[in-house]
Amino acid sequence: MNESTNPIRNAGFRMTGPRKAVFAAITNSPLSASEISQHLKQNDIPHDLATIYRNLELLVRLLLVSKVKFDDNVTRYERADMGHHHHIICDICGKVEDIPLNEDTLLASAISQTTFQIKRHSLEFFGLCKKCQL
Amino acid sequence: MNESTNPIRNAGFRMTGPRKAVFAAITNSPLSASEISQHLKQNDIPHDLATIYRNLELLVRLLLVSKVKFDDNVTRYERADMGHHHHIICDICGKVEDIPLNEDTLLASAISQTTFQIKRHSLEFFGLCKKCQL
DNA sequence: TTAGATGCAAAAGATTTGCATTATG
DNA sequence: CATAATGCAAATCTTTTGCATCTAA
Repeated sequence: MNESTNPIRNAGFRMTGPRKAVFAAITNSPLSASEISQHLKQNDIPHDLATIYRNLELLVRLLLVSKVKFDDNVTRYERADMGHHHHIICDICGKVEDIPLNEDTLLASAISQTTFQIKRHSLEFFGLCKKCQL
Repeated sequence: MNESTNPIRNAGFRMTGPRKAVFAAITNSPLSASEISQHLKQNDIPHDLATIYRNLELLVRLLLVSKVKFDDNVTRYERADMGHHHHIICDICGKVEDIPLNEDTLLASAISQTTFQIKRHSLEFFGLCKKCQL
């Protein structure tokens, strides 16, 4: 990733070590700030939770990272370049998978049912993954 | 609500003042524990947040109340007897409306796309209500 | 050089828990 | 009367913020 294509630098922000580490830790599976912290710790990368939060917020603003909310009251973060999609989360082991859906019909229906101007939506499924189905 | 039809007593739990107050405060629009606390305070009903949380948890277990999660990291609660439905929340004023949707097609699609056994899902819309659209 | 970024500590907000006390059934 | 439920305080967990210090550009 050279300078001219680096979206963080392009947006006028500095490319620092912690920032790079946070961005690099983001995957296409949703991770909480604390999970990112643990990941950095395991790789002996010194870091600070507050800095992680501040950088996640920046990356979200730059549309490089997306926030994801599951059933618990924890914000998770994943790469934004996979586009809008949904997840299914195992109630027992917590395994997360993406689930592809054509939601055009549903969205059209929603739009016709409300006077709101719909900006976004969140749709998550919960259940049991293959392994946890006894 | 006489004794024989009271689902809380029927389930073997005591009908106490605080419990009754929490149940009575639940509406068909999602409220947070803290909003319920404020509501009780406005009606000069002495109460305790911990007791509210404990009773909400009980009511959810008894399927009298449902948990609802929006974008923030706050759990909200609403009457469960309205069945499964979805909400649309205004980004500006926080107004909440229910939105009726036929999700059969979407669910069938989801089931066919995953090896998970789907137990439930959550679908919420966000946008601008009529008043907040400038 | 200098404003943006970080680290650390403290604060804030939501939720949970321990425990002595109260009150329902 | 027995124990479920409450009230209060303290603890936990996630996230945010203030501020002095550091560093990328």
